[in-house]
Amino acid sequence: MAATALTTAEIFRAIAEPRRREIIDILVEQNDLPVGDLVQRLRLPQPAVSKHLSVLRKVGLVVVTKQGQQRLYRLNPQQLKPVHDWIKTFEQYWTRSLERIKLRAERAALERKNATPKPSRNQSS
Amino acid sequence: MAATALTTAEIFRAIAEPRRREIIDILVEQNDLPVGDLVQRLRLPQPAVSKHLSVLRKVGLVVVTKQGQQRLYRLNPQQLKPVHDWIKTFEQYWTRSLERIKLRAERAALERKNATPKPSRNQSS
DNA sequence: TTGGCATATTCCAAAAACGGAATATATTAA
DNA sequence: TTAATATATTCCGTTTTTGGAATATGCCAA
Repeated sequence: MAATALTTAEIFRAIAEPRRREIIDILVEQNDLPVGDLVQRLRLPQPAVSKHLSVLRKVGLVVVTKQGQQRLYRLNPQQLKPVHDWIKTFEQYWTRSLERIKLRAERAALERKNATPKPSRNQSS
Repeated sequence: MAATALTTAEIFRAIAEPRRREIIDILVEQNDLPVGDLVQRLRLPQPAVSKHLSVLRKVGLVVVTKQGQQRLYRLNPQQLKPVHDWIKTFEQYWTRSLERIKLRAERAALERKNATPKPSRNQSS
């Protein structure tokens, strides 16, 4: 569905920010942290942290619970699954040996060449 | 080193663009494609495709070889490894059963609570 | 050399992202 | 109620990104 695809794109954009990945890295090892702790550890002005948290919240990467006057942020890693699914496709390219990859690529190239002569088609018509 | 970290950030930004991920998806299943083929399959204006390819080229995600008047683009998946390494940390959260995760989280929370009473410290000084 | 095809680059305007400063909101304490 | 603390939001100026149109470059064929 389109909604899911859109969310996925937003997730990718959300984690494209180095600071936001830092926040995620902190939250994965220590959940339910108040904003103040993140401010301390990131050495960023509080509004900056809150803004990054806002982005992460909107795409569901973190969830908040109120505790007194502070807000505890918890990572919601499920939202990273689409990214993992996408990147997993390429795993083979560095887990397998270089020789295998080369062979595989060459074999594939050969098959392609034999199947279709590839007449350098561009926008025909 | 700083150079590597910078590149990693650039990789994340490069794949944040949906069209560029599409390009990568196409190239992973069929390597050494001329730009014209990508234009066809993406249904995008040629300059747009060339610009996206330029971004991917700059971060090393694709490499070009000249063949006559056309440029063949090939995916260089190695550059995706940092992304994979990062996302892999979270794999456990959806591969393991929900019960285990819950238990793990609760156990961790308990340990934390017992270890440090967490005196709601903010910027003290 | 000229013309045509494939691709890249530049220029431009619009949109989005970002940091910093100020301010608003919510909650607790006095 | 007032003050203080924790956090969120808004405003603003700057930079980055993006798409579209036009143009440039590179290469081949005639």
